[in-house]
Amino acid sequence: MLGTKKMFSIGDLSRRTRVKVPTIRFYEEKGLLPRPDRTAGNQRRYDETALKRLLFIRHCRDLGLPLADVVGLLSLEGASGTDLDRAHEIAEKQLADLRDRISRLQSLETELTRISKACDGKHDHVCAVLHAFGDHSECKGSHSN
Amino acid sequence: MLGTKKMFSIGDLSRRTRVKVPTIRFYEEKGLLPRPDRTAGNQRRYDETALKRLLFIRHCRDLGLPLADVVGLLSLEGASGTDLDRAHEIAEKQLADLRDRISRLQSLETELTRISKACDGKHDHVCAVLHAFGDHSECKGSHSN
DNA sequence: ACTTGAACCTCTAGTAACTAGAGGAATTAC
DNA sequence: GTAATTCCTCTAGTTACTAGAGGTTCAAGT
Ligand SMILES: [Zn+2]
Ligand SMILES: [Zn+2]
Ligand SMILES: [Zn+2]
Ligand SMILES: [Zn+2]
Repeated sequence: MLGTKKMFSIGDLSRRTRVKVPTIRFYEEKGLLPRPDRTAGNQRRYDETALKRLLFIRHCRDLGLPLADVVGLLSLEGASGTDLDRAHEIAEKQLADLRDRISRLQSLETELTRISKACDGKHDHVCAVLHAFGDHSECKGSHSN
Repeated sequence: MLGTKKMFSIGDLSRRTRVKVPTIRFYEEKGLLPRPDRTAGNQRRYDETALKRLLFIRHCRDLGLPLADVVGLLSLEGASGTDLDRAHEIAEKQLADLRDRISRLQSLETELTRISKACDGKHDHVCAVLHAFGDHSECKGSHSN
């Protein structure tokens, strides 16, 4: 039993991680996953390490991290001391980003709610919703960018 | 003074709408703006109608509408009767979409807040933040997709 | 009229993070 | 042995722009 690790095909890995097959190849190309061993027929075969790494990536993505930050976190594997502060930075940045996006979407929600309710639905001549889409003067906030 | 409308260069239009010059060309290519008249030297010259149309597009984009929906709204210019219901549909859809995104971002915020606070910052050996990024088992919700 | 500098032109390629499809080879199950 | 499934590479498409190269036109000043 020496050297006989469990090996997975790309499809196995996909099922276990719910990451689609082309996405796994994409991650390899982008350097997030190391190039795996191949069979004699050139098909990829992965081990447990790759599985764990892909699960890590998947979870980070689910948390909304951009791939660049996932790369940053992956590079901290085995790090110690102040190098690990980088993980905190990434988390804080993502959190700040998230809060910013939420508050922006909330002001959009305010505006769209108003716009949606602007029209009585009697479309004799014009639609107040359509008009409101083009008219910023009734908006409360600036909601640009 | 017959036929002498005020005309704008693409730069003028850009300044008045705060839409960048390459973006204006892009909108033209995508059919959101009609091809304008040109000078003898092939430069674009716009009129008030184009200005208004671009302001409309800009505001819709600021409200988060995808270009496809902006196209849909633009096509309602001059429409009447039940055709205008389409504007309501677009508004409702965008609102639903927005609310969905907000609630998703909010659950991400919950998880990231927890993850951020997981580590005491003493990085003797490991970082709990780094660990938490890879571990879904501590998460409250599913937060996938 | 001439010159200069800003603004304009087209075209290509790059961004983020995949996804889809073509055309063909390998693997697995029966 | 053969058929179904999975795999391979490569290209291109998605969204909504943005950046740059290389060249032309316009507007203002002299
Ligand atoms: Zn209406
Ligand atoms: Zn507005
Ligand atoms: Zn830490
Ligand atoms: Zn999780």
